[in-house]
Amino acid sequence: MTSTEQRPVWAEHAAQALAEAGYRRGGARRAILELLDEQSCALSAVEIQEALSRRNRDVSRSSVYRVMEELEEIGLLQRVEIGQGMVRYEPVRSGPGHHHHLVCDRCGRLQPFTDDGLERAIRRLSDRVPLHVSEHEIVIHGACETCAAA
Amino acid sequence: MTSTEQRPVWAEHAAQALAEAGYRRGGARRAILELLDEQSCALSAVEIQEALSRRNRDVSRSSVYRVMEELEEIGLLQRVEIGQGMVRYEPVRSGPGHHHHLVCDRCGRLQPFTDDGLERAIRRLSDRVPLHVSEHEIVIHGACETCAAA
DNA sequence: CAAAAGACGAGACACGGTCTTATAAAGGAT
DNA sequence: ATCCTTTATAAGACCGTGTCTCGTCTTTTG
Repeated sequence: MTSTEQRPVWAEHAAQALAEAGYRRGGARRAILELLDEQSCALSAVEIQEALSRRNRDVSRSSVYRVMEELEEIGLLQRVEIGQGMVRYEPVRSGPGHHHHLVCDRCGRLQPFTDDGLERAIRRLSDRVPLHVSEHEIVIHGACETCAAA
Repeated sequence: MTSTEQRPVWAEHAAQALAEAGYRRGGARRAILELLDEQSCALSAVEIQEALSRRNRDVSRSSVYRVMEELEEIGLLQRVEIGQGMVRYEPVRSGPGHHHHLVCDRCGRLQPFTDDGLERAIRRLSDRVPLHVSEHEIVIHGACETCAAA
């Protein structure tokens, strides 16, 4: 149930949303936006910095974190906590696009998934539980096919 | 479905399990065991160190982490990642006692819960998904009753 | 009680992330 | 176009959590 692809549009869409939110344009942000748009898998702050550095478009650490914050604020980016204090970020491409993640504990690979049964279970749970549920982000750990084979 | 209470026994039980696993006795471990047994809510490494320090039973950072590792190894302790890179530890009191956690994002309070519907959904999911699932620990975020009221 | 093995503490180190500050660039007004 | 104000960026100091090392102290065992 992978959602509709509209890869090359996100960066533009994001830039526009940013502008509407009152942000000015800037090189670092632009570069980060483009990078995120290309990559389909979620990246960590460090990975983003390194990837850009490799294409001679160095960006400071502060910029990465600042831009991540801005993008998350406007809802263009989703933080995914993959455990051990590691955090990755991925573009939110189409509308809400609610989904969860599978993390391979060996290679660190991240794959999205959606599951109606799971959502239903959580919705039911939310009503019954002594907590005003704001959000849920489920991360399931294991070994991906490649790693499990090896 | 809160499991049977046997609070003051855990430390003893743990000490015995540790001994059977070939560990020697030592002051730091003893102190940590007792502290964990008293507290009902999960504690972070820092909180453990501070709590012990307050009762003039200083313990080194290394010891805290080492003991946590040992206890988790034997299955007497469960790591709970509550987000933002924060980790807390809680005693596993009775048998397997599989459960998940609700985290209040305002006060940090942690409450355990179990849900059969959720477990079923995850089991079904595990079969269908391209990942050899090793474990799952679900953390649901929100505001607890006290905080939501305020 | 002595030797060996393990537990402990102190502190150096690693790493992800935050904060500060000076500089550079963008947008608006003229 | 140019000046001026405001925001974005880079560099690097700083912080917190967790890891590693190593010397010392304690428990166990013979």
